[in-house]
Amino acid sequence: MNDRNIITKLELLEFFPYRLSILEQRVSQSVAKPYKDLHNLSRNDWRAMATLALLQPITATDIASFTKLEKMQVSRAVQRLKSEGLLVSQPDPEDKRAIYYRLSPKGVEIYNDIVPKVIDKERDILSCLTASERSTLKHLLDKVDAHLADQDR
Amino acid sequence: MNDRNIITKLELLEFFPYRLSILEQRVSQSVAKPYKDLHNLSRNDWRAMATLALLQPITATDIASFTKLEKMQVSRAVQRLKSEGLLVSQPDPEDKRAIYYRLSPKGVEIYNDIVPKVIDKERDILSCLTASERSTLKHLLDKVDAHLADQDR
DNA sequence: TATTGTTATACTCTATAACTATA
DNA sequence: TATAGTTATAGAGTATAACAATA
Repeated sequence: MNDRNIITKLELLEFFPYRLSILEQRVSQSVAKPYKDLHNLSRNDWRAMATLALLQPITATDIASFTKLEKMQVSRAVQRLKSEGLLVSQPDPEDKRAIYYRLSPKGVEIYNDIVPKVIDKERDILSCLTASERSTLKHLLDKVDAHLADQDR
Repeated sequence: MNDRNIITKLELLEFFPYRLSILEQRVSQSVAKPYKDLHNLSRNDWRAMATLALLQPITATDIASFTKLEKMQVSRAVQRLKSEGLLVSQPDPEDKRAIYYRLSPKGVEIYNDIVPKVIDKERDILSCLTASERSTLKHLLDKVDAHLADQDR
């Protein structure tokens, strides 16, 4: 036995979690430009914003459950967005603990600037695949994701 | 036009970078247990270690280029591993700036403990796919990854 | 008692760059 | 001048938990 008794070598470059992580970093870096470089928003800020746009009016708790972020991460993202004037709050008259949020006109404007750019990025990233390959990839990732989400419970 | 003039909504749940990121987090969390929870190694520590096992003896610069980590990240990972006695250094007699590293016997022991466990995790994660689906997935991810790696240059 | 949301704290990670020793 | 590697520093992100207000 050589290499001072290493029993089995892990082929990092073939190892799914490693490949996935490298790919995710590349994709994430490429898609972050429109919100990070152009509007100085963190990934959490952007996710909260994208969730707001889809589901507003919405509370911090619901943003957290939708984005899979922790409640303090959402709390801070919301504070940052609010301090930049990108969202407005609207207390729930029935439950005084809860606060509903909406994008402000400025928030909508920035969202409208970001969305077509990140969609372009996504198109670029997937442009090396055929339509059928894209749909296969999506299906397989969903399957693995659902499998892992099951285990979380 | 409703929702205060949002032009196009981004369907986050269908958006490839978002799905990929959520999946990567789940996979990474699941596979980290053997090195993080059992041996208190960070992801960078573990990557440096896995690279050492494959390519030792190897310098910090070569670990960086293989793992795509920054040189200071490698520098710190190597320092942590060294302080735990998991690797040994071996100065290059020909270039006094360079230091070659190898896993120590203790490093090999820990590596041997981690590897079968992370391989099990990988098997669990991919167990929801058929062999043919796994190979398709790998092929598609490689294709996208290569496409993005091209753009980096 | 449980829930919504904020705050505190300590820790880790990251990014940028300056620095040393050697080539 | 360039390279191998370390150190400094500031900012961002993370994890755990305590906390206030309300239910």
